[in-house]
Amino acid sequence: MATIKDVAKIAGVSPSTVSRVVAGSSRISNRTKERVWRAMEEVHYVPNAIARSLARSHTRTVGFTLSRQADQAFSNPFFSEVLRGMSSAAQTRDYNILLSISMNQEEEGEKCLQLIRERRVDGLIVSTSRVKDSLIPILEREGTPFVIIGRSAEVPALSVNNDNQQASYQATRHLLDQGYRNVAFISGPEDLVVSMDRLQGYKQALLEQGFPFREERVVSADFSEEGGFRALYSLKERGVFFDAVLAADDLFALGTLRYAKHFHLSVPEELGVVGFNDTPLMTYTDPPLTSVRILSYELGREAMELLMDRLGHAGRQPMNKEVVLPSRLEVRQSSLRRTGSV
Amino acid sequence: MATIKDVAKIAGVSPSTVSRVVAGSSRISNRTKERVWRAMEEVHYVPNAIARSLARSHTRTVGFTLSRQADQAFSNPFFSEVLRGMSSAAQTRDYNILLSISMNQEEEGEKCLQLIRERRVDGLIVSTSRVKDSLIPILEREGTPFVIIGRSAEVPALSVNNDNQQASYQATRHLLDQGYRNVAFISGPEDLVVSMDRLQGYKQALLEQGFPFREERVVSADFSEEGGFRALYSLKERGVFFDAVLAADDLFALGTLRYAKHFHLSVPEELGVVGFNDTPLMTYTDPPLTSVRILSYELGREAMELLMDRLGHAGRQPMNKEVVLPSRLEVRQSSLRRTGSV
DNA sequence: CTGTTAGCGCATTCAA
DNA sequence: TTGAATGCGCTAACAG
Repeated sequence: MATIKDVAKIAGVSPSTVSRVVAGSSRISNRTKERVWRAMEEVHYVPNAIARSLARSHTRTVGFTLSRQADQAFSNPFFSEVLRGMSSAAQTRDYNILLSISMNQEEEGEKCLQLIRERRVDGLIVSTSRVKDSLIPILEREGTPFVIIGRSAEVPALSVNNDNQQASYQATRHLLDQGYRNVAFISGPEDLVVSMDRLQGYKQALLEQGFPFREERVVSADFSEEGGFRALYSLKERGVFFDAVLAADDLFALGTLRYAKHFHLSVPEELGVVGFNDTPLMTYTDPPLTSVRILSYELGREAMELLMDRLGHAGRQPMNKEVVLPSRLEVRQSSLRRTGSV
Repeated sequence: MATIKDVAKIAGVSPSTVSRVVAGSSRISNRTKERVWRAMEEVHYVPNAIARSLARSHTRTVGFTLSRQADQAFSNPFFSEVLRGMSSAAQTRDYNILLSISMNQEEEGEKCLQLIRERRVDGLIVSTSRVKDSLIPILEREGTPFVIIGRSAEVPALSVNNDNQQASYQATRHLLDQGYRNVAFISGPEDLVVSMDRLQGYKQALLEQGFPFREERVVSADFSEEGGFRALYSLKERGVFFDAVLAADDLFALGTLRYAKHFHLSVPEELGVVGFNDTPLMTYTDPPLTSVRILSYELGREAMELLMDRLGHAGRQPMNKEVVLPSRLEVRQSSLRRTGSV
């Protein structure tokens, strides 16, 4: 591998001059610029990113950590899309992504700190947004530039989130508009901020439309089809009636569909179903599933942009921007009740 | 951030001594070891990975590149699982993963070269296995340590693959055993090695069982549900009869199911269906889909192991191991014809 | 067992 | 506009 010295020798200049033309310094005569370019070509010179990182004391790489357990993670392509978005944004500004997938929150936290302390990355994108997240305060204290995908329930911080409450509100209203009067809500794990927010929207819609909010119609489960099925089953056992289900994840919706089939309930006539995430494959359920479409790709892209912006302003105060991305209800058959009026 | 010098000063030793105890050198007196440990604690010393990389001239990070267009990519969790496997293996040996997702093959190639030439990574894991892949020879020529997920059709190289041909063979035999006599094959894009292999297995099974291989029963399509549907539709239009479909991807199988419904063909009675990948959500199709289960997680893990092994033996000859992982046919209802015997 | 010295490849300050 | 010198933080060869 050719180094800056080799180029310097060939071009007949000093290494620092080469460094300058590589950096695009303006105070270099065109003649030597030319000579250096030529020499660089000749030896196929490519700057060593590691050496550069050491000298400049930043790496131009961003860490993205993820713990799997807690998330619906890879049953739906959410994080894949987030990654795509991140990668795409990174490309445009010549940043790199260091990825780490852990088994649990704890490992993830350790990995974050390691990446930062070893100075492997300039900043982090994290996706842990539990209600009492232990990681966020630590990162804050260490002065680490980071952005959250989701949002922090406690400390203000840079974050990119989808409007869970609003989305949930819309979805619930949609069910109400379709004439369903007893909407059950299958929530994800309760300590997730996202669960809180979605519950909130559900509640708001009910109240605002003059319907009572009943605790007993809310069940929380771990993200899985089975979890969804069981949630409803437990409702039934407890004698709680419902004619529609708002599922905080498409997997729950899938479980709901199975539940309906199991008990010979016709969807959407006897049971309306709305899911969350609009997982691509879900278009092919029977009947096609109404679901809240999340802009996962954009979530990743925005998060990366935000972080890169933040990294650009090394000296200044850390900003506390919270960007919220809209989601949209994709209405399909599972929630379209053919009411009398039609 | 504390450096090795700070530690040295506090411990009253030279920087190189500190470096040695960090590296776990044996030829250090326990007494100074103790002193150094203590000093490290005191200032919360963490070695700077960048400086270390520069000095040792390797980074302990592996690049993983991916171009999306060509792959079924994120409609199924294949690559997510691969990533998990890679990450898990990397953790155990303290390696890191640099991720890059490109829009197309060309960009991916450039990114690979960039990562290597900038010396950001020690090696690469690539997932492009087209029949005439332009990237592989280049990496080979540059002397880059790399492993392929899939396999190289031309040059021998380190690779981890699933036994596509065998899997396809089994799947076809299964359909034959169930009494289907006219098995159509929906293949992925023809320039993919994986397509070749799966076609081969299909062919082999037919021939071996004494059935003719008919070109006209093979259609190739881009990975999508629609592609699958259209493929069969075109078969029908051309007057090609089939009573079973081997789909080289679950998305095709999904399209097949829609096709069956559209033309009122009962599955599995009038049309047997087998897919590839065993996408989790596919368990919930109606009827549940028989599919070839791919060990994606293990694929990623093995690839990473292989590469790390390769990187360990810097001096020696590059190995040319090709590990093949077994897959298993998950038989469900979509291919279980209730034949007379039952 | 430990310290000294000399890099790793590049950026940057200070002179010229 | 350019070069020389110094440092980024750590490793490793060579002495002792």
